[in-house]
This record gives sequence, C-alpha cells and structure tokens, in this order.
Amino acid sequence: MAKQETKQKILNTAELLFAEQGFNDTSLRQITGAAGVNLASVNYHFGSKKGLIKAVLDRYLSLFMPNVDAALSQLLTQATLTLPQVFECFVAPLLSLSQVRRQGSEIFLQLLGRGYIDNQGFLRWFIVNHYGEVLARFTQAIQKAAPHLSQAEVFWRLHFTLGTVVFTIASSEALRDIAKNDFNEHLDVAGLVHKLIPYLASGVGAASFI
Amino acid sequence: MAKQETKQKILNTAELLFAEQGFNDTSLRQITGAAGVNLASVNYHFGSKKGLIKAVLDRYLSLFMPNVDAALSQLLTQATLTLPQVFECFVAPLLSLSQVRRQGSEIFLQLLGRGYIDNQGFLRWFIVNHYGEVLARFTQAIQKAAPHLSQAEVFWRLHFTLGTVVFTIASSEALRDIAKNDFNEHLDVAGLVHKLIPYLASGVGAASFI
DNA sequence: GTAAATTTTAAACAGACGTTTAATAGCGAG
DNA sequence: CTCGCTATTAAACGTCTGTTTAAAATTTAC
Repeated sequence: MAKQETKQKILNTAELLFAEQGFNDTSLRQITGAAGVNLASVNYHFGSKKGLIKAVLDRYLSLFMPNVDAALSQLLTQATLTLPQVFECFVAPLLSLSQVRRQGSEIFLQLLGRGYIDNQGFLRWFIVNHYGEVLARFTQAIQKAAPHLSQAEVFWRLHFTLGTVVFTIASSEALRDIAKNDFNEHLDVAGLVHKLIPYLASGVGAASFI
Repeated sequence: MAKQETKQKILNTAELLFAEQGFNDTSLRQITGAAGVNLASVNYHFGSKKGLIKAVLDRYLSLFMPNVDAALSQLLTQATLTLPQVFECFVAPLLSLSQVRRQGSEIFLQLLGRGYIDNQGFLRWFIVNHYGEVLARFTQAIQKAAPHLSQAEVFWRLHFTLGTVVFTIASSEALRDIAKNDFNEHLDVAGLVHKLIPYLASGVGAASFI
C-alpha cells in the first residue's frame, strides 16, 4: 500500500486555508501550491473539491462527536443536572482537538462556521444525517436540565446557541485582538469558550416571556 | 440630470442576490442579467464590485442606524432601564425596513451576516467607522441597564449577541421551515426577533461566574 | 437646433477556476 | 527482473470572473 503522504499533506493544508478564507474563496491551486503537491492530486484522492471539503470536515467531526456523545451520556445518568453542565460536555472534546494539531479547536470551529453559512446548508444536512443521535442526546439533556421549556423553545434556543458559538469563534481572531488592545485582556480559545458558557446557559434557560 | 433608473435597478437586484448567495458567489453578470441592464453599467455607476457592495449595505444602514440611535437616546433619558428595553430599540427600526421593500428586514440582516463573515472584517470596519457613535450609545445603554458588568464583559457579550442575531437570521429560512414542519409553528421575522430577545437579554445580563 | 455632457452598449481583455487527459514514475508481489 | 497496480506529473480543456475600451445613443444646456 502507498504511504498516503500526499493525501495527508492536502488535508492539513486545506483545513487551514478553508478555515481562514472559506471554502469557495480557497482555490485548489492555492491549496496544492502551499502543500507542495500537484494540482491534479486533489481530484485523484478526493474526486472533487466538494469531496475534499467533506473529508476535511469529517476528520474533525469523527473525533469530536463521539467524545461529546460519551460526555452527554454520562451526564444523563445523573438524577439532576444544570445547563452549564450540559454545555461543559462540549468543552473537553473541543479542547482535545488542540492535541491533534496546533490550534485544532479554532480550526474546527471556524470550519463549522464556514460550512454552516457557505454551502446552502450542506453542513447542517451532513451533521444531522451522520450525527443525529448526538444531537438528540443533546436536546434530551437540555430538557432534563430546563424542564420548563417546550420542545419548540429548546429547538430555537439550541440554534441560537449554535449561531453564537460558531459566529464568535469564526471571528474570534479579530475579537481577541480588540480585547487585547482595548482591555489588555489576553484570551485563548479555552478562555473564550468559558466566557461563552454563562452567556449561553443563561440565554437557553431564560424564562420565555419578557 | 439623469434618472438614475439603471443605478436603482442594479441596487434592487444586487441586494437580493447578495443576501441569498453571498457577495463572492454572486457575479456581476448574474446581477445585470436579472436586472436587465448592461454588464458595464455596474462599473460605470459604482466603480467596482466592491463599490456596489458598499452601496448596497449603506442604503440599509443609513436608514437603520439613525432610527436606532434615536430610540437609544430616548431610552437613555429614563432613570432606570432594563436589558429587554435596550434590545427593543432595534426592533422597530428593523421592522420598518419592510416598509421600504418587501422582506426588507430579512434582506438587511442577511446582508449583515454575509458582510460580517465574507470580506475579512470589511463590514465591521465600515460600521465602526461610519456608525461608531451608535455603537457607543448602545454600550452606554447596556451598562446603565446592567451595571454589574465590567466594560470588557459588555464588549464580549455584545459581540456574542451580534453573532446570535446575524447567524440566526442568515439561516432563518431553513430554521423556520423546520419549525413549521416539526412544531407546526408559523413564524415571521418579527416573531423570530421576539423569540430572540429573552434569550439575548438573559445572556447579556447573566452573572459572570458559573 | 446644435453642441456638450452623460449614459448605455457590444465586444474584447487577461486571469483564475475546477476538471480531465495521457504520459511518467514508483512500488510491492510473484 | 518483470509485471501490474498505484501514485504523481505537466499540460491543456472549457468556462467563468471583474474590468476596460471605444463607439453609439441619449439627455442636458445654451
């Protein structure tokens, strides 16, 4: 068998450029040029640009989702649980992506944001179809932690939450720069995520009426 | 002077396509074709594609921002105010955009989302430089409504909030479809915005520590 | 009514894009 | 060593992009 070295070089370079510039604004020539491989090797290994995008996303999702699922499952065995506890289930799996690669957490969340907005909901379809049971467990945990919310209310607020997280991290570089200049506050992704949690938990758990 | 009819046709068509597909994925040929004008007229009237994008955004911002500013200024004359009241300052100016054009509110928010993510923070720069005093008044109102928050905390939560709103509306069509199918819940933009407010207000006003 | 300024037009420009082709190179198995 | 499979390569494909040009049409001003 071959070493698949070229394939890995493409994936490693592509995920960086995709996260920075978006899928549509990153050309195959840019990727292969930076990776030092031939242009045609992308189509050879991944079939098409869309296939490459799918492969880049799935490499992270297949690491991230099982860990989240395990954390949620364990939490659900408890008699009582709180919303911050539910959100914390995502933190360790997210931060562990940094061990796979430098800045892995940022890259993954930026890719999520790009995919969520760019390709006419292709990413949402992909996640729902491949990791639907994780989403279901998440909803289950939320309803157990905040039983006063209707099913529809939970749905809306989860998508509000997803939007907040994705959007924040997607533009986190600029935000963290401003914070450093204006407030002399040095924040890494872990710090940012933990700033998010009280905000998200409070929003999700809010009373329904003003 | 000329009637500038072509210029308006371009703007009206471009804003629809930009909102639907993003700035980079909408070509000038697509715009001019749908508008029934000549391709070169875009460069004649707006100088470049970037000039057109700026003009499309500014047409909405110049309507929206002064109304928000007036509402915030009036609210600030009150002795005490609440966070939901602060957020409500954005609702009427937003919904009034529907009177300018059908679905004006949706279009505007989708354009905001596109501009926020697409062009390397160009939109953020544009807003800060042209409507900085409105942002300042917004921050002022938040701090008056929630004095327990530090300046840095307010900064972060405002950007969380912006992310939530922009992201939600940018994908609101898909979300509203799901809600209609799964919960038989028919929601327009006004309904969606009012679903957002308790979430946002609770998030922004949350205690800082878990 | 004529001259000048403004607007619209068709055509072409150079460059970038994803993909395909066909030839070459590298390699493990028999 | 040699066959056969896998991987890599250079080159070209057709298509689309934003922009520019220069001529024609239109409107405005005197």
